[in-house]
Amino acid sequence: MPEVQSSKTSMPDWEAGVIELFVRGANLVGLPRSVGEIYGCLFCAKTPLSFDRLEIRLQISRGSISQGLKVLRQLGAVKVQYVAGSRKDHYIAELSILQLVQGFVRDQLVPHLDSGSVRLKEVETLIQNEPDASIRAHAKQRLRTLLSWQGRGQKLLPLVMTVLGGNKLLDSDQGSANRII
Amino acid sequence: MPEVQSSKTSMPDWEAGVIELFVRGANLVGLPRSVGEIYGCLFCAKTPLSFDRLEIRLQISRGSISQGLKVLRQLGAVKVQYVAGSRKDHYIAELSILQLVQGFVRDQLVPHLDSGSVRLKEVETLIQNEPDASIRAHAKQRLRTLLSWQGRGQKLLPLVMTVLGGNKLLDSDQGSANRII
DNA sequence: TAGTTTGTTCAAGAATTATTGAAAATTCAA
DNA sequence: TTGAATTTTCAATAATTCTTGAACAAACTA
Repeated sequence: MPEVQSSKTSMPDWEAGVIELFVRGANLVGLPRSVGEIYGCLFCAKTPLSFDRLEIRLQISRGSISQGLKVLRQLGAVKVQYVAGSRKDHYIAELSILQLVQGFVRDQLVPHLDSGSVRLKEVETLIQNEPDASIRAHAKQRLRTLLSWQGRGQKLLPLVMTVLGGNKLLDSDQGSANRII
Repeated sequence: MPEVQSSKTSMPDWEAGVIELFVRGANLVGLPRSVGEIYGCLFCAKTPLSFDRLEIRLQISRGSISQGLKVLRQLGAVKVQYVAGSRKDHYIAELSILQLVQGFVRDQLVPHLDSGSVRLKEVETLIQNEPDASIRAHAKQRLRTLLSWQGRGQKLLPLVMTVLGGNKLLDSDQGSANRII
């Protein structure tokens, strides 16, 4: 007897492999498996896929598809594409890594960093209330460390975007002008 | 009646605030709350803290402390420090952002990327089995996209490390030699 | 408008992950 | 050794997060 896993609408092995990669990737950035599956499926597809094609290919519930697509649209990881002669929405995967990372940074990272930034200012105030002067001095020192971390992060982000982006420049090394920005 | 939350071993507000920041940070990188709490507590401490001091300050179970410290030691985010006249281990927080990120990259990121890399090679093989030549060509195109993403990532990592690291170079802009590496 | 197709929402259940604490292991001192 | 102090392990429980699918809403068509 050969393989197991052969439901009606089975899927090429290479596609299952790619989807698995995206499931892991989703997991790595804190998104649910279903989101990875949907993106992976669209990534592999040769043509735009409709809602119900996704449901059939992936064998997951309508609810998951709907929510997953919502997240992916929001991130800019999928786009709706009009398909002539069909009332249904059809989706395609965004293939630009820059777009994908930008969406993630905008929706997941920046809000966290911003609220962290607010909290850090509050901590700064709270430290004033520390009665023990020696502990207060120590706390201020730690605060400086946190602020320096914040500064590093803020330097880093645009740099990352630049490297992921256009990228005519910076081929490897050699040439004298490995400038950034 | 003033505040609630005043158990015997209460904690300065600024420290609670800093710990909250680290709990969020832990969450962001996929680590449990308890790990963030422990690191945050050590980060704020003026002197090395023993196992049971952590237990008392944070009011979490021995099991969580033990496992949390294990993770943090493994990441290189805390160090054991010998304290004269005590049998207990004492811990201090690693304050170098470079060390912290390196630990994270080494323990969490690289293993994922490596196994992804292996999987990607397998996918490359599986694509050969695709019978339909036109789909096979399409699959190869997608594979190239994935490989290019991988390449970008590999370029990026050392760059990030450099920016987080030593950093005499690259003050802001201005000077003509904003070289990296 | 009535009926059909398409997509969303959300409460309940399933699955996963984190925490607890008692028991076991380890380490040191006498 | 024996016993006390310290830490780890791990099975049970708690908490959180994900998925499902039925009911609902929206949009079209005839």
